[in-house]
Amino acid sequence: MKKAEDFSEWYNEIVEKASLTDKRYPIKGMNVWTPYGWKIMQAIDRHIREGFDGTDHQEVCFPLLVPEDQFAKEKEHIKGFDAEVFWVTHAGLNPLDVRLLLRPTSETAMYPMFSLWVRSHADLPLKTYQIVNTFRYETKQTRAFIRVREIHFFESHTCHADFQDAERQVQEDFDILEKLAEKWCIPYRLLKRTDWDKFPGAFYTVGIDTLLPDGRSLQLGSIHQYNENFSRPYDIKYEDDQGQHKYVHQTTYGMSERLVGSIVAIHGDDKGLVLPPEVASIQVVIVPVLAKGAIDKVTEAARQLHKELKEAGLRVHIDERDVRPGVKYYDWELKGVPLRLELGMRDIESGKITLVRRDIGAKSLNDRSRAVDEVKDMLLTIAREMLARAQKEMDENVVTVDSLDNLPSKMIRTAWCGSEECGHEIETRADKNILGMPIIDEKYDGKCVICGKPTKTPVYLANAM
RNA sequence: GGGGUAGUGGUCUAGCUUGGUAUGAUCCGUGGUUCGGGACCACGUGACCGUCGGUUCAAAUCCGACCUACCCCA
Repeated sequence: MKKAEDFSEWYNEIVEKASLTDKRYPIKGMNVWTPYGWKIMQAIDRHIREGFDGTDHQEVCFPLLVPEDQFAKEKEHIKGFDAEVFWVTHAGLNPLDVRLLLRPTSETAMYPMFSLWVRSHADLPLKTYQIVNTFRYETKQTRAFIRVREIHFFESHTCHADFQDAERQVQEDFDILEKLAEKWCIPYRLLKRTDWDKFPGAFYTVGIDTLLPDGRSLQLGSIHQYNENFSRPYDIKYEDDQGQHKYVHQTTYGMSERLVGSIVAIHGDDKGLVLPPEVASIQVVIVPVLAKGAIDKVTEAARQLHKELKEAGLRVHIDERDVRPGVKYYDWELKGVPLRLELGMRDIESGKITLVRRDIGAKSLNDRSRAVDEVKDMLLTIAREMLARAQKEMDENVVTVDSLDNLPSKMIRTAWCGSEECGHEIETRADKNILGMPIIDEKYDGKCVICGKPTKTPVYLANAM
């Protein structure tokens, strides 16, 4: 299990060994969420709910099926998804008059309803989100959490009175993301996609891209400004305070179980997963180290400690399996538990506890009397350092170049004049995808690597996962 | 989109060339000795060999299709 040697194989192995998912379900790209993986996903969902509830979004839940005629309303949108939708064509033995499709994303399910819900400016902004499964018939190689056919999906959909208010929503989305990514210890770049790569039907798309250890980029989600592109075909209109009927301006924000994949990929090491404390379903595991003649004493002390930490609000587990301590150490390291607490006679007699950090492996002796505070402090330190390390690694793997010769397999930052012609030329010559231009201003001065025209904005390229 | 390799107890695997219903390990279960980095002993459970069809007296083994996994190229 060497991450540096063969990232792809390492990833597959670790996902299976840490029991995050069971890939044996007999449909390609549809895996079973097993308890340990599902808890991680749910922790992420919980963070997302907190983030969006806290900014006045309302959680909704729309039906899975969309009638074909509704799906067909926005031309670009269908073109983008046509090739990968699953169809429901029969009800029992009879063919359906109007075929139904499994949502690949929920615009076409939600917007006919939005058209009924939005009537006046007082109904705006309408800010909703849902966490549901969506379906896309992926033809490429599938991969747990990263490329699947049934996607555990978060999507927010908002309606606004005008373009400016929708732009404010996009900014709020960036703010929400920043706080979430901090919990997940995930570094990322916000990159505005090219016109030919934006979400089907969008006015513009901002990709949320992170970088995997093999140098490929992974899109974690995207934020879209729709302008009136959907409100016109779906007839989502409101009456303003002057009595004028206007189309709403919409935004969406999507993220998926890829977040789990990125946490595995970015933080994991040769020993297994390394979970950020906020994501870990078990933050501290207590391993009692028994010895002949002291079994009851150690067990009792460990249980007391367990109770204390639990009451302090920590997610703590005591491992009382009848196996040797070494087995437990390996096991919990594989599972990525951020902190291990060892307790044996040696500790008990000296009034100490032994804490071992999963991220860097450091072992320390701490006072038993300060157990709760020590553990809490250490979890905070772990989270802070995990983010800092990941951030540093990403920064180091973004290289700025002024020619497309001999590009390393990293994220590339270079100059592009912005014309479509030069853009395609760059993608061909670099053998990478243009991810886009940064949303956050970067000091930059360069000349388009194709035509030489000066530019003040860099462009990012990578081989996308 | 094109090409290739593979599928045998939960997991890994032998057997396939030269057809005769399957090897070993691990996991799991029970009992015991152990316990500060993957312990050991004893006994035990578990696969009609991916699916469907064909050839044959007989198929894990030969043939075809499909499904799934993985690799390479666009």
